[in-house]
Amino acid sequence: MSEKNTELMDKIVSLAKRRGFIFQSSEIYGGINGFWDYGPYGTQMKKAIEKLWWNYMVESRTNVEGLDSTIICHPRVWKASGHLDQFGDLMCDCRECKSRHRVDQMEDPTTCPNCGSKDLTEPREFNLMMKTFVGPVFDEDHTAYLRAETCQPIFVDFNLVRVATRQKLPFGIAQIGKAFRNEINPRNFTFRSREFTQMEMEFFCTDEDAMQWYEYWRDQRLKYYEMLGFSKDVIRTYDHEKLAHYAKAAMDIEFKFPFGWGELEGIHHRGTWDMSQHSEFSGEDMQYVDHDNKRKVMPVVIETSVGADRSMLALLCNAYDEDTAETKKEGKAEEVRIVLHLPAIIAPVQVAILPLSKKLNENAEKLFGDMAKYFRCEYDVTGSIGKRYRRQDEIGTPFCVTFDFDSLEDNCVTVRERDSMSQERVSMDQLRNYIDEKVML
RNA sequence: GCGAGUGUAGCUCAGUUGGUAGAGCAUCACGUUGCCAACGUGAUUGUCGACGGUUCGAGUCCGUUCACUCGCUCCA
Repeated sequence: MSEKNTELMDKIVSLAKRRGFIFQSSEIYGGINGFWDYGPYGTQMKKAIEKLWWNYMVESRTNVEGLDSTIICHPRVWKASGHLDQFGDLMCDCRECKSRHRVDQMEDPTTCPNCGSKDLTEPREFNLMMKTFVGPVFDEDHTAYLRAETCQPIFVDFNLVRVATRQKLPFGIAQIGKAFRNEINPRNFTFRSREFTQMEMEFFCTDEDAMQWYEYWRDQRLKYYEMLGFSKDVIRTYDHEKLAHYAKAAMDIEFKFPFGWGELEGIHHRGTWDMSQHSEFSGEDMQYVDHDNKRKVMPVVIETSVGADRSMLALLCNAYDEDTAETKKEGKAEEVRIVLHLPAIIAPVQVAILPLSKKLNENAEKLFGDMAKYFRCEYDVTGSIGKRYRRQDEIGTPFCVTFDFDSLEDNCVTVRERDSMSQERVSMDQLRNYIDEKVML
C-alpha cells in the first residue's frame, strides 16, 4: 500500500471513530482483535444498508423469501457442510521456512518436512469455527458452533420455507445476520473481522437453468452497486479459476479500497453440494418434486453473498472526500472541507434541521418533529451556521434545512445541498416531497 | 502465524541527559453575529495501551503482553 493510501485509510478510521461510525470493540480494555462496534451514525448507516439490500433482494420480488435463523445450529449442520472436518486438525508452523503442516501427516512431528528444520511451533488446533457450549455442562457432548456463514441454515430450512410459502422452483431465500470466523489474521479495519454481518441469498433452481440464473444474479448485483454510486473505476469482477470442491462457477465483485482490491460480494454456483449433503446427513429428502415434468430434482443453488460491514466500509471509502470551501477565519480565504458524498438513501442523517438562531428553537423543533417521521433527521442549534454545515458534511448529511427569521413569515426554509453547497428556498408544505424525490435512488 | 514499525486528551501531535503531563483543533457555557469550520471570554477533558522490573523518583530505561499499521502467510 502506498503511503498516500495508508494516510487515506487512517483518515477514514479516524473520522469513523471521531464522529461515531465505528469504534474498536472493548476499547477501554485495550481492544480485541477482529471485533468492531458501530456507533450512533454507523448503526444508522448499517441499518440503512441492510434495509436497502432487503428491499432490493426480498421485498421487491415475488420469488425471494426472507428468513432469520439462529446463530447456533445443530452441530451436524457443520458436519454436513464440511466446515468441521476441514479445520479440525492439529497443525504446526515451521519458523524457518514459514510452512504449515498437519501433525498427523508428518513422519516426524519434530522435523519440518519441507526444510528439515527442528524449529517448529507447538501443535495447535486450527478451526475457523467459534466454539461454545449449549447447556451447563462444558464437555464434548455439549459443544456447539457459532455459524461461519448464514447460508447453511437457509439450506436446512429449505423445505419449511417452501411449504409455508407455496413457492415453486425457481425461488430464493434470503437472510441478514451475524456470522463468526476465527480469522487467523484480522486486518484492514472492519474488512476482515471475526464477527461480521452477512447478507446472503440462496436461489434454488434446476440444473438446466442454473447458469442462466447465475448470470441473472450477477447482473442484478452489479446493477445494485451502480445504483449506490460506485463507478466502474472502483468496482470490478473477478472470475475464480480455482473453484471450491462444491462449486460449478464462482465470481467476486471487488471494490478498490485504499489498501487494494477487496471482495465485497461472492456470486457462486454451488451445484447440489449443500442440498445433497444435508439430505445425506439429516436423512430428510431435500429433493424437489417437479410436478410439471413429473420428476424429482435436487435443487441447484446460486448464491449471492455480501458482507454488510464490507459494503459499509466501501461506501465510506468511496464517499470520503476533501475539497476546499470559503472561510471567514481571519487570514484565510478558504479551508479544507471534509465531506462524505454518501448516497442519500444510506446516509446516517438524511436531513439536518438547523435554526439560524436559538430564538427560533420552538418553531424549528416542530419542523424537526414533522420531518423525523419520514427521514433520518438530526437537530442542531449549537455553533455558527457554517460550523453546523461542516459537521453535517463530515457525516454525509445530504440536506441541511435552515429555519430563519423569514420562515415565520413566509413559511419557507432554506435547503442547503451537501455536494454543491447550493441553497434553495422551499415551502415547508412542499419540503417532504422535495426531499423525498431526491432521496430516491 | 512470521518479520518490521507505532501506541501521550475525542482528533493531530510536542514532551530535553529519568525530576509535579502540554499545544492546536474539537467539545461545553456566556456574550456577539445571523447562511458556509467568524470573533471574544471562560470551562471541561488524561489508567502517557496494559502488567511487571530497575530507580529516591519512569511518559522517558528494561522485560512481558495487548492493540493498530505495513510486508509475507492465510482466507475452506
